Amino acid sequence: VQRLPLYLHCLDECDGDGRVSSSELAAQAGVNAAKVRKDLSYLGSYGVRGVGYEVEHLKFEIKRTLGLTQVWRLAIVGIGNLGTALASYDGFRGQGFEIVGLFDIDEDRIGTRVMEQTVEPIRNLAAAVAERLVDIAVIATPRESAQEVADVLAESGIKSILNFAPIVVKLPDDVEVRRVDLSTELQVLSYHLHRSRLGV
Amino acid sequence: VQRLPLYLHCLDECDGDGRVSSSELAAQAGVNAAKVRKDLSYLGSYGVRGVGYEVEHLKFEIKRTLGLTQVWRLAIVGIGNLGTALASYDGFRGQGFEIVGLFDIDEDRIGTRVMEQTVEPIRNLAAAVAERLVDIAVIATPRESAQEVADVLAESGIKSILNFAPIVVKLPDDVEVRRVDLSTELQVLSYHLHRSRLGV
DNA sequence: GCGTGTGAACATCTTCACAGCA
DNA sequence: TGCTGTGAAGATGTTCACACGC
Repeated sequence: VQRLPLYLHCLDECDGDGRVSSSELAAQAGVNAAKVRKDLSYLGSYGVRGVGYEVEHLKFEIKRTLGLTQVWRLAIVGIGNLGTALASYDGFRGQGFEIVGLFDIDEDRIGTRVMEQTVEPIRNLAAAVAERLVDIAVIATPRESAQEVADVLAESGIKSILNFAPIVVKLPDDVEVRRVDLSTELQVLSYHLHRSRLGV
Repeated sequence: VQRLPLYLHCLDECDGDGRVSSSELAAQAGVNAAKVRKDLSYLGSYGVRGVGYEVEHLKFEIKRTLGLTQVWRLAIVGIGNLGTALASYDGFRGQGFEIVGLFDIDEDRIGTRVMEQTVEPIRNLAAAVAERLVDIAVIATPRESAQEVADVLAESGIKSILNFAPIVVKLPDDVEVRRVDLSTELQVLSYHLHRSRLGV
């Protein structure tokens, strides 16, 4: 499931001739060919033996499985550098995501416009989530504010959160949280680098 | 290995009394207590039966295993919103990472100062990597430039890359790349949200 | 008694190998 | 012949359960 978005990306690149084989896709995605076939067979039997997969059809089926046939409504909380970067990220509209609200606590930032959206005070957050039917919230605040924001979000009924703050937020079990943490990634690189320098 | 950075974070929070049990840590990290013990037992036997782990000692051992007893030198390529966010990220110094270079291709950005560093033209990249002994490079460019930058980096002898651009960069096998992609994360959330709305 | 360390059971993920179909 | 779909084997990761030391 984690790899379907990856395949989707690769399919976007190689839609030249309208067809791909599992081994081509595997090479692009940097994984094993058998893995690709297993993954894709879960969606159903959309490959043709001896030929491969039809790119556009496969893309549609992956999108359907991922729930990307509908547009999900996003709110971003914390419009610092990171929040701005996320708001400016181009791969949203057209990928099935639409930003319907930007929130921050800093008076200086409230009212400024980022990507055709006006930054709103964080006290509007709960109401906006309900009114604008926000599906997914993105937390891009500093560590200190993250739990607080998460609590507000949970109370407003949000069920999906993408958390960029470097803490593990405590939330009810029915709220799905994904955590993206820069320092975790660096530390994993550090681990491997350390080991390879030691000659393992 | 992926979880050690997480434990490290949790230990930073709960260093009140100087001791933790595996179940406390597990609760904080949101994982199973047995998993914590297994993970920690790989580092060696640093727990005391009937008592728990000594926080400071455990932090040190985790850092040692992750290779954080030395300072790694970072270069960030692409100083847009994302690059700036990364450069401003506070958890670097004191966590074992030091930024020694910021690079961009945009003339308007070159020469500006971000966090006490001057942004340099990308043509300096190869030389700087060699001279300043850069250990890890962070790619925060748009999709189009990412592969090009990655090639330059590989040729300069970099062995660790953290890639935020939404493509799978092609590199020699001896270069370790970690990929962080926002749309992947959102699509995984989309998948689960989609399924839960269908009532699974 | 309490909490670690760890073998053994269990579950999941990955890879291999090959039958079957265009 | 070429490539998919898939059972079976193998590797890896997770959880249980309990012996052992404080």
